[in-house]
Amino acid sequence: MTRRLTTIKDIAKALGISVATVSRAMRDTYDVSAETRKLVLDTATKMNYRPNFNATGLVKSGTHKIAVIIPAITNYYFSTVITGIQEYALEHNYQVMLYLTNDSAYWETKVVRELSLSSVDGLLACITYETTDFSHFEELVEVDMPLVFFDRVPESIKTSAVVQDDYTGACMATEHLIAQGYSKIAHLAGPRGLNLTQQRLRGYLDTLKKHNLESYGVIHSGFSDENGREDMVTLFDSPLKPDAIFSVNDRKAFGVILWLREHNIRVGEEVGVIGFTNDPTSKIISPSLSTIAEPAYEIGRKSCEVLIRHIQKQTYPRQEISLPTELVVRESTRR
Amino acid sequence: MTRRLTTIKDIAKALGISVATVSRAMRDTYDVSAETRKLVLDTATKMNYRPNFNATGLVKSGTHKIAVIIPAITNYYFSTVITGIQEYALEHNYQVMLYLTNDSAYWETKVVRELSLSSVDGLLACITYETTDFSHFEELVEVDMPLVFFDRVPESIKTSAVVQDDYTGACMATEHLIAQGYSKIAHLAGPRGLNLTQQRLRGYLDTLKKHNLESYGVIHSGFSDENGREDMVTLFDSPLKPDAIFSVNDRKAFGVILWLREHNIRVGEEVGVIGFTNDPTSKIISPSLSTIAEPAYEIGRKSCEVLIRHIQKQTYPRQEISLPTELVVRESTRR
DNA sequence: TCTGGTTTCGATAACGTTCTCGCTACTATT
DNA sequence: AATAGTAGCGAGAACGTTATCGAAACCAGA
Repeated sequence: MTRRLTTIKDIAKALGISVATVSRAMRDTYDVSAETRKLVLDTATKMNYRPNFNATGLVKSGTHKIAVIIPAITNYYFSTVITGIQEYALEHNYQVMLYLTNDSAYWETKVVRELSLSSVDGLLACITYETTDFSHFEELVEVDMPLVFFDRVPESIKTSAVVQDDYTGACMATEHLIAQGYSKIAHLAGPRGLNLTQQRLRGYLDTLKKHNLESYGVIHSGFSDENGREDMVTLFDSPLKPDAIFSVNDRKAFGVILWLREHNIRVGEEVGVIGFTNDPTSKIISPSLSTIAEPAYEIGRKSCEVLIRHIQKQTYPRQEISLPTELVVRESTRR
Repeated sequence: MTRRLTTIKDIAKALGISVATVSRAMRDTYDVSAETRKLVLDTATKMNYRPNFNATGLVKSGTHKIAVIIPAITNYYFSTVITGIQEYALEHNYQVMLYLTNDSAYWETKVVRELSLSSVDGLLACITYETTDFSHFEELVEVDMPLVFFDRVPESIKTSAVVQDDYTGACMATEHLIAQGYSKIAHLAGPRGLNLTQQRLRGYLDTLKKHNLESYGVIHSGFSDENGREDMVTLFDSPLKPDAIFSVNDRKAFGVILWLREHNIRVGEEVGVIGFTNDPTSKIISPSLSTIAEPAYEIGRKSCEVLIRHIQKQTYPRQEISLPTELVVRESTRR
């Protein structure tokens, strides 16, 4: 009825030795003879022994678990980041606990607050675009819980962070549009307050200024393709119609392309479109979408690496890592 | 230096009562007066107390954690299933540990074998398409570890399973093609051995037979769009060219559509294409892809529900649940 | 033979909870 | 007034592991 697992005690009893010896034999070989060690290991596998992490965690106050808190995983970027996190974690014998906030600040605070501090060694977080109050995270740093943010990072709270180079990426996108001969460029920005929307907006504006160009509109909204469509309506409702769109991300750019197609406006020739992410769908959509490729997988691995270093050494200094992006030219910016 | 969390003992000392009373006050109100209970709860929040799951897990041999083992999360179906799992789990106070196998049987066995049995209450698994030896899962059922499979289930091992109705879905897809006037239908199947490729293949073949039609080819390969392209090459290399393609999934169908477009074959009019999944990209690709919609989110929720029932009642009978699919007609099957 | 130093092991106390008793004090019943 | 019952609480064991300390056994050197 109740699952009865073999414990270290059972092995000790079976071999007629003490639990202490078994425990020692299990991990490092010091203080235990080679033969008893082998004996213990053999009977352990024979009895199908699995260590009880609750017990080890209790005494060594360190579970080998990290929590990942992320708005969603149903898009290319996030799911790829998680994949990177997961792989690095598993390679280093850490296990990943997944928490989805669904971009709701309520759920985020709830999850973080209820998270049993004793059940994870550290936290990897990407905030929702609603979050403005970060006290739930601040409580964590107060008790010295290792915490690193990725992609979306709150500026007020001083911990390590791993992001892509949003500013330079935005500059590259805008430069590319200008180089292709577009001059009336609008920007579909992300939700206000997010570091990444600010950086990408700044890159866009700075590049325009550098070339003495005026902005043809900046609209803040969400990340979905539906948001892209909606923004196009308001954008093309004005007398000053842009001849190019720089979208804060690919999904929104998909909406832009679909809208343009529906209105028989030739994408590329008449209106150029560039996104940000390099979602696989950008190759599939027609015309294919030019974009700024984000190193999502590497961001996952790197942020996990930084977190584990923080866990293993309290003195590991705070990191602010920015990974390079890359321009990918496709049909949507070809005249 | 070492994170020192407030324990139940600290609260007891602060209030001058015993740990037992604090422990009781923490959970249910029985055997403790309302006022002490309130007192305990207040000082608990005041001292920022968080329960130590290692300790509770140790004594009650039950962590509130479930493990999810899945080939990947970088596609619509899997990421949506995980979302469903995650939401149901969180609603019922269970936490999710994520393990990615990357469709490698080696990693799958490794992960399952190294999984500390004591650190999770149950397992939710979707096998890789490589897995043929299921002994690592059988070892789990031997020690009565609750285990339920979803989507891809091994037939040899008798546990609960939650899937979409692959057979009926394939019938619907084939019926639809026939109703649209296509008669030379080929099937791009999934990897051999997987239950879902068998079911979808069987649905396709049975429906053809029902209408006295011949198969215009069945090719087994992987799930990617690249696989779809490759299969089209071999398919159109033969003298018997099909006029419709039923793909085992959407991603592969995307490859088919791209290939057809590149070869100037009009999708829909000349060659009909239907997929399986209802990936959001199927709306974005042009022409848009007809498909069989899978209830991915519900599969996640349902399989999690079944697992938790198994965890909470050992006598809960084995379930084999099959959720309905739905035909979604778009441009790729319109003549 | 005695001393001192290894090597190998065992007893036992932790870790933070929950659980099983049992004890007190109060209330209700006769 | 005596007894039974109950509400509220505390003492201590248990969960499976690691860490600390010390004991035995052996060996070498004197």
